[in-house]
Amino acid sequence: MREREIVDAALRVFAQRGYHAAVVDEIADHAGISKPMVYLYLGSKENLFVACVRRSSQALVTAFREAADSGDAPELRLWRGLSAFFAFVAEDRDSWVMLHRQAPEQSEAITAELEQARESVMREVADLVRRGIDEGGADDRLGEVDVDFVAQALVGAADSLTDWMEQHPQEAPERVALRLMNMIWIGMRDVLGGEMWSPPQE
Amino acid sequence: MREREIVDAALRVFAQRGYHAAVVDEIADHAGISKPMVYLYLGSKENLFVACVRRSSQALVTAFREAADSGDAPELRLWRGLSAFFAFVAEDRDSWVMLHRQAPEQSEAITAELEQARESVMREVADLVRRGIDEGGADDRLGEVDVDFVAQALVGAADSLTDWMEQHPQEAPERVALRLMNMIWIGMRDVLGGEMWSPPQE
DNA sequence: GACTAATCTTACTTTCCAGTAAGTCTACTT
DNA sequence: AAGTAGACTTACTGGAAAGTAAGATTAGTC
Repeated sequence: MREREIVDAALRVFAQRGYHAAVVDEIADHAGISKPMVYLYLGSKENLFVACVRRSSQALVTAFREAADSGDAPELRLWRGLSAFFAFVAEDRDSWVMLHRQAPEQSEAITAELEQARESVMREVADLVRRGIDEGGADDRLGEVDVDFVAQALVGAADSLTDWMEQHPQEAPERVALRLMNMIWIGMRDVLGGEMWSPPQE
Repeated sequence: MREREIVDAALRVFAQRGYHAAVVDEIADHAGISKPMVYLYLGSKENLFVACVRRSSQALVTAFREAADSGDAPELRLWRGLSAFFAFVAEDRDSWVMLHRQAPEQSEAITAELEQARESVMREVADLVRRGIDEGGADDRLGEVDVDFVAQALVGAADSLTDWMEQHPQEAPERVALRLMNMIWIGMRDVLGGEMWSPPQE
C-alpha cells in the first residue's frame, strides 16, 4: 500500500534529519515517487509527520500493553512491559528517535498526539505500581500523589536508559528491565516498609 | 551589557516558540533593538541559540556542582545536588525548557554543547553513586557498568520528574529530591545487600 | 558649529522549500 | 485505433524569514 510506503520513508528521513531539516522531496525519493504523490496521499508535511508519530506511538504503546497484560502479579507484569519497551527501542530505533528526540519540539497537533501516548503508558504503569503496593499488604503509606511520582520516575528512567542500552548492545532488553526493576521496585517496597533516608538535622 | 540583554530576550522567545518558530525580528523586539544589532553581536541565529544553551547549561551544571560539593557523605551530597537541580528548574523554567525540550532536536553544534553538559553532570552523579557504594562497605557487587546504569536512571528520573513537579507546585525542591533519594538510594543499597527481584522460572 | 566615530534602523536581497497547476504516460475499454 | 481514467512527473509559484547594504541618528571632540 502506497501510504504505508510513504510513511516508512518519512520515518527514516525524519528520524535522521529532524522535522525541519527533512525535505519532502527527499522523502519522496526514498519512497521512489515524486513530491506531489506525497501530497496526494498525506495532504501536508505536518500531517505526514503526525502520521509517523501516530503509527510509532501506537506500536510502542501496544507492545507495552500486550506484554504487561497477563493475569500475573503486578511486578511481573511491569517487568514484562518494561522488557517489551526496551525490546521495541532496540529493534525499531527510528521510531524511538522520532518519539523521543524529534517530536517533542513540534506543533500543537504533534505534542498532543505524543502526550496522549505517554499519558496512556503512564496510567498503565501507575496502575501496576498501585496494585503492587496494595498486594504487598503494607497499609497504603503511599497515596495517589506518591504513585504518580513513582510512575513518573520509572518512565523517565526507562526513557533515559535507552541511551545506556545503546552503549551496551550486548545487554538483552529483559536484563535491562530487570536491572531497573531491582533499582526501583525494591526501593519502593522498602520505603513502604518504613525504611527511609533523610538528611541529618542541622 | 548588550549581548546579555539579547541572550535574555532570545532565551524567552526560544523557550516559548522553539528554534524554528522563533523569528529573529521578534527576539530583537524583545531586546528593544532591531535585527541587525542581533547579527552584529551574535553573528547568526544558530550562534545565538548556542549562546543561550551554553549559558543555561553552565548555570545548571554550576548550581548542581556547587550544591554537591561539600565534604559530607555521598548520599547527602547527592541529595543537595538534586535539590539544587529541582530548585533551578522551578526557578528558571525558560532555561529548563530550552535545555530539555528545544535543544535536543537541533544541529551538531547544539547537540554537542548539550551532550557535554549532561555528561558532566552524569559523571558527577556516577562518582557520588560509586562513593556511596564503597562507603556502604558492601564488597563491590556493582561494577562500573552498574554504576553507570544507576547514574543514567537517576538522571533520567530527575529529568522526567520536572514534569511531575510542575503539577505539584506546593512541593518544595528538597522534598522532591528526598522522594527520589528514597526511591533510588534505598533500592540500590538493598540490592547491594543481596536483596533481589527476579522473574519466576518457567 | 563643523567633523567623525559609534550605534542603530530602514528597506532590501537571497535562499529555500512547501505546496500546486498543468500536462504526460500507461493500461485498459469498446 | 481512438477514447478515457488513474497514476505520476515536471516545472512552477508564493511566501517566509535569514542575513546585509546603505544610510540615519546620536554623542562626543576640536
